[in-house]
Amino acid sequence: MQTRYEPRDVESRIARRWVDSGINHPEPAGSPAENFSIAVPPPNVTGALHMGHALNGSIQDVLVRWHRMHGRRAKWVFGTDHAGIATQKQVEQKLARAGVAKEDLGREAFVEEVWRWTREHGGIIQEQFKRLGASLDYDDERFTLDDGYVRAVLKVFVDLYEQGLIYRDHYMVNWDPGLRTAVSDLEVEEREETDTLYSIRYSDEVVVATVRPETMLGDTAVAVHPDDERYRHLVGTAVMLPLVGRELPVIADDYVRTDFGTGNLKVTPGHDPNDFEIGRRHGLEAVTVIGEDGRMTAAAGEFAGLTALEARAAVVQALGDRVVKTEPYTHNVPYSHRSGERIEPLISLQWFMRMDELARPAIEAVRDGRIRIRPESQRRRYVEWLEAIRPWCISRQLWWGHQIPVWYRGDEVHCGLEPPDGEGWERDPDVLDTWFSSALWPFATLGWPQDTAALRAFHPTDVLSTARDILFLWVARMVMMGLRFTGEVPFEDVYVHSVIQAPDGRRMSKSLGTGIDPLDLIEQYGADATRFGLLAMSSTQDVRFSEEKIAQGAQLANKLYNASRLILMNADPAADAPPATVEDRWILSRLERAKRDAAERIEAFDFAKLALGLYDFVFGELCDWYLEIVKPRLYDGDPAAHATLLRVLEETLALAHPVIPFVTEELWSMLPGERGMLAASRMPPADPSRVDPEAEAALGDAIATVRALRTWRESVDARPGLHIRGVPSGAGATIDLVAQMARFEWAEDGAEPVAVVPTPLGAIGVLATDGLDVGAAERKRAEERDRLEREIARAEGKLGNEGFVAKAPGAVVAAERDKLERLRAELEAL
RNA sequence: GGGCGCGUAGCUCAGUGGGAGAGCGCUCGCUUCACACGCGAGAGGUCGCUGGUUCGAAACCAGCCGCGCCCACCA
Repeated sequence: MQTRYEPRDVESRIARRWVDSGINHPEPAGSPAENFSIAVPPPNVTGALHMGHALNGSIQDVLVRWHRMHGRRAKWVFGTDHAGIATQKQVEQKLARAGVAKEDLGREAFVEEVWRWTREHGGIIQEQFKRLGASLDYDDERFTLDDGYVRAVLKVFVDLYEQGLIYRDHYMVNWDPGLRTAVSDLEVEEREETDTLYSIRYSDEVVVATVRPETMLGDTAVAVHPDDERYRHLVGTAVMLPLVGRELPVIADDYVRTDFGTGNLKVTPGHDPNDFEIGRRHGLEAVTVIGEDGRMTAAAGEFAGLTALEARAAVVQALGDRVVKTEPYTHNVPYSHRSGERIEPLISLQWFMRMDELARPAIEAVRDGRIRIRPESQRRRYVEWLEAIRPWCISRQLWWGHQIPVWYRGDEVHCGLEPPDGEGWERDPDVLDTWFSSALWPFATLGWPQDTAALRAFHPTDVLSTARDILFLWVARMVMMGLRFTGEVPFEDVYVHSVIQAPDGRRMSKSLGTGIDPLDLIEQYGADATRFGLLAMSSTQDVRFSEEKIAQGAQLANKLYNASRLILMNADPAADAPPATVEDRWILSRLERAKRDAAERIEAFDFAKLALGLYDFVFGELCDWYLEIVKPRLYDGDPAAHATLLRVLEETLALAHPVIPFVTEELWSMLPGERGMLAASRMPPADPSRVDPEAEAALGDAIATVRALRTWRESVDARPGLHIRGVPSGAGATIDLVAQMARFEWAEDGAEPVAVVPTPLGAIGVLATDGLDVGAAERKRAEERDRLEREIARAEGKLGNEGFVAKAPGAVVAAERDKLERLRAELEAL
């Protein structure tokens, strides 16, 4: 057996065993209450595993493995998302490299091409999740464009249409001129930019200000505030729009601010969301001067055909001295999240979904605790967003996706799961926003709208784990759709995890070149280490990636491996004896606390403490102390030591398995006796009878004593191998293990100590020993006296403070008194 | 403009009312018969600043400085 754990040798073999064993694919039986289920946030079908997947995959896998090991049927639904815009864009780019436009192929051939592409790239992320150790149900994979899933999506559309929640309207939308499609409000990001603010004189009395002079070609009014004395006389009159020659009525509207610019607002209902609203209020015509291609339309007259930006310069030039002022102006500009293009607000015929009626029960479900969102800050975000929700533009001008189930013939409209009978019907060419179909994920993946066994067994799911960037896009919409169509919440806990940033604090992104590939980490450190590191980094707030944490995970795996080697190479598998010594009782008690801590941390979704707590137990208690203390008994064949070691090892492997499944599974297979896979085993139950405060106190003192003696040794430059003769001030159960660990030898009392070391177990006298420099010991004694005197003065000061004695809790004061006494005794001993 | 969060050791982060912590890095020592991805011992911190509450503040409150994120239709 090699002395170092090599994940590469182990992980692929173990991963295959798990998948082949069928444990990831539970029978659809039992009730959702007794089962445990999670629907994975579906990655894009052509995507590759990134840091977010790796972290969230680790989190979910911990939960799935934990609950499976507690005897629950655990189903982690696997699947991918067709990701309309993203996938279509990839294929368009591929075609463009071959000089082909999608229009050349036509819709049907293009969609077939996208299918080919998804089949080609679709299996990648599944293999990557397997490498991470994710125990997803790979045997029951879903895709948001599967036949069954499509039926669910169309049914939802038709039902909502019939219920009047989905409607078609000419309305101002966020138009992405790059992708040539509308996008929803959530797909728009604002960027701060400095542009030029132009003041343009429309008449002697009317001067308007705008950063987009080209839109003036579409002006249909000038507005002033109704209370603005300066312009009251103008209301009801008209001004002539320069360049165009259209008469603009001067209207009064509350929206106008009197303290901005001149207090005259140009109104362009066709190209500004605010102006659109004003236009609706006042019955103004909306003139579209910028088209869906981002170029000026025929309505722009002589400027037709120019891009909006070109038109801006041309309009400014044509206006000549009517431009009375230019000044730099910093404002927010909308950009498309998807393409990075500047959003062009324009009026378009689109499908919308009314959300207020759906939002109310979704708010209620969180308010009354049927859904718990943590952390609390995300719960608030969720509620506040839903309370202010607006209609959702659900149609996209794409080819890849769920085509809207609506057909037109003249003025006739047919919405249904099947095409209408008769000739001459034409189907709406648009597809649905990808998030429309994702919103059905937790139940559509289980077979809804059919009443399937899977749905009865696993819905509602238990946990939804995600990053906060899709809380609105996805999570809130799942709740709304779930409640509307299944009558149940789709999940009970929403855990919003941190975002792992690049080490320099920037966002991890491929385009910035700041991304770190989790597969590289798995390659270098192993999947266990990667999982451990990501979990240890995780938190409820953003954290910077630190490779050291991954390395820490590799050390834990290696440590467990070597500790297991020590035990398995020396312990008698047949040993069967109860704990015999204080250290046996101590390690069992500490293990019990580690088990309790782990359970609490899972319960609290505190994965960082879960991982680091395991590390602390394995290093700080099991290996650094128990294994070192027990070694002589291990080598001597002490049955109690052997039995305790095997018991502790077995339970530690089980406890650590959800976090570091590979190494624990591998070591489990080396334990004596016939046993199945650890992944399919039961978590050792809590055993409160093992908690032993006396043993913990005794070992706590012993450990502190060993440390004091070691520190003393270092301070006098004693050789590490030198066994120093000493005299303890008393005999306790731990005094011999103290000698062993500190390399002391207890001598008969009587000789005069050359030095005294104060410890929690009393003063320990040091006798003259060959190779020990007593002069150094003497200097050390003086330093120690200084330290004790300082601490005593501090404690005395505190206890001399009347306020402290009178107002602090009794236990705190008593503890301070005890400490003072102990310090005085130590000083006395010196 | 509104809201949320953060500022603790060189780095990444725990700690949220009673003696400043972890991992990594650094220094010194160790071929201790599981592990040098190891073992042992150390150095290193006016806990962003200023006030306040309290017997006691890194923690609670207020203000300020710095950083980040989210939401928002003001030309």
